[in-house]
Amino acid sequence: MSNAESKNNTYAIGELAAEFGVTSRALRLYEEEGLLNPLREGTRRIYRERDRVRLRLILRGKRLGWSLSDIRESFDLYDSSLGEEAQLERMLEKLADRRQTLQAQRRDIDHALQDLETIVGNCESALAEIRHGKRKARHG
Amino acid sequence: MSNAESKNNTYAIGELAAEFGVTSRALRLYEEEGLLNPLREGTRRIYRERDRVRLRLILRGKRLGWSLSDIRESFDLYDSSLGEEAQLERMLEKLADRRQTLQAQRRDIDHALQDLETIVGNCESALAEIRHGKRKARHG
DNA sequence: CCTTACGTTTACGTTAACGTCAACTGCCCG
DNA sequence: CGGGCAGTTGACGTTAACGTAAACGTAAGG
Repeated sequence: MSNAESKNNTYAIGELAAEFGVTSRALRLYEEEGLLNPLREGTRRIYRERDRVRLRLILRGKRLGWSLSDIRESFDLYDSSLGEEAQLERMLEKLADRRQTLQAQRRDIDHALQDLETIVGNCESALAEIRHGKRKARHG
Repeated sequence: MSNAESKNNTYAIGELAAEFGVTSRALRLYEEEGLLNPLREGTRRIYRERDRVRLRLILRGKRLGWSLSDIRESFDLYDSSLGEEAQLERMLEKLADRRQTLQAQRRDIDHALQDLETIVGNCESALAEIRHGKRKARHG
């Protein structure tokens, strides 16, 4: 009753590539690297929702500056959230590391945004002076 | 009275590299790319506070996945926050773009952190069950 | 049947960001 | 004065993440 409801759409390589603004070459590379696992119809690749989700995650990872192997590692973490005690503990450590990294990255972003706002401020006041006819320009 | 107070420290290439955990090679590269401008004492590079600040910014940029030319562009923005009207307007546009990018990146990070917390949750409850002696394991 | 479009594998080319190595210099120290 | 250490330039090597091109298969359409 509750299964078989998931979208049954499939995509050719070109379609998926176009949709996400990447090339087919990239999709094949991601597959070689173990990041995507499309079905095959003869020799052709058939991508499904699962692959779309993964691709979205891949691109998010790239926007955050991760390497493909970083991304694969994150998939591995996600996929194998089961295991034995020792393995689960190791995983929790890795997850904690990632959290640290992400939080540090967010702090970096916030600082970058602060710097940026400062520049915007300078820029805008310089513009204002110019447009104001330079009434108060040069030692006002 | 208020000048000449800025730290007058200088650093050799090896010192600065060690302090920031990079190699001398990297510092020379950053210089070639126009990101650093150390003084010269004969042939030797003399780095000052200004260079330290820049290096810090370079490394922050790298943590955010920026390329060296992205970083240089950001320096250019910072350096030339003066100019004529047209140039100031172009700069404001670029700054707006950067802000968009940074904000998008922050959203990506937040999503990644959410995903991560979900995995941590799964992981911890799996661990809890194991440690609980599997009392409720297998169709409890 | 021929073309066109899209797909396949294989393989070599390219760019960024360094690493590594060679050959040389200047300087301090015992 | 002979090392030894840190610095210099120059050049080539390396890795990741694709781009690009060759040579081929296949299904649709006029």
